[in-house]
Amino acid sequence: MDAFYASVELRRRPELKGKPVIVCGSGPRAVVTTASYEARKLAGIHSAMPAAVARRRLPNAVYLTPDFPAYREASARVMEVLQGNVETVEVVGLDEAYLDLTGLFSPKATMRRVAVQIREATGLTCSVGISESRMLAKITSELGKPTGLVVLSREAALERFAADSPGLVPGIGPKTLARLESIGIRTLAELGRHRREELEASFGPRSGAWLHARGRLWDETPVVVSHETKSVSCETTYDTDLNKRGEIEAKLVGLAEELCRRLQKKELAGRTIGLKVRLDDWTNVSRSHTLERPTNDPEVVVPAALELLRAYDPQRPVRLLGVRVAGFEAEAEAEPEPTSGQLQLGLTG
DNA sequence: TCTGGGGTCCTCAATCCC
DNA sequence: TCTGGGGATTGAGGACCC
Repeated sequence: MDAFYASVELRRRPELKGKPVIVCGSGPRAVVTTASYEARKLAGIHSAMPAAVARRRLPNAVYLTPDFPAYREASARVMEVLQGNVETVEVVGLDEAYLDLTGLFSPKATMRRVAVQIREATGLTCSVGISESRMLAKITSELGKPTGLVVLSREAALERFAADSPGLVPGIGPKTLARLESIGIRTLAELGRHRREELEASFGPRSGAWLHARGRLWDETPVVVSHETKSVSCETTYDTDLNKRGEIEAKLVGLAEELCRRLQKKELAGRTIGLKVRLDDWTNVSRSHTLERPTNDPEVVVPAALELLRAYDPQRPVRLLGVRVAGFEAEAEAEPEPTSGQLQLGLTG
């Protein structure tokens, strides 16, 4: 979906049309969640940018705090349209989905129709990329943003992106780019030409093989309809750092209780309790402990989290606290069903 | 007035057990 | 009895994505 949160806001506030709209939290440490295309063009505002920076660059933009219930509602209507048209739909977050179009007579015509239906049902626009794999569909969908529909073969993509940064591949971020550069790889074509053994030596067998495949834009990741939840967490960055032990512990208790409420609502119980602490100097520390039996009971999770905190005993002001539960019991039903096929589509935002 | 929150997956090391 | 390989599990840390 195109600038999804901002577009949902514009839909109910038509008077803001044409103005730069920025959705972000209100606190001193908030970051930008979504910027409308006007805001992106005017001042290079992008998501994950500190809201303070955005406000400095674009003081006259319209700043809105996120309304997640509204976004979830809009998202559900979008996904309904997709599921009404295509059997295999993999939902990724609120504003992105992959559709397996294998076997359709005309994928392009189908997706034109889907885009029209989404606009009719929600008033929102999307961008569509059609290609031979999940990864290529995503890359392709970026080409048409906003509102575009682009079809691109792997062969055409190899040619088109040969001189581009390997960073265009989803999963290759700044850290990996720097490591690639350190061994002389600056373009996708260079990555594609690199010997697999050498990549495996530098990045380990799994990541090396993965990079080797991506360098040739090769991807066999299936489109899966459902994802099994692996962990649930609850974390908060505080407007001002926490210094006092008692205060830190009280916050942690609150987080653990909130986490248990969410787990109970989802009917999940896990064996591994995790603590996350971010200090004022941005060091991240995590500690975890695995229990004998799965739990979502605050009478168990709260003391476990407190024990992890006391054992770690932070020696600097605390910026963020988080609690996590993982290691859920495998559920007999509702296992994700991998699907096969090479013709796939990304609908992304 | 620098850097959110909710996730997934990977690596590496230690440990246990066969 | 000594030794080592290898799988499974746990725990810490980090990269990346929406």
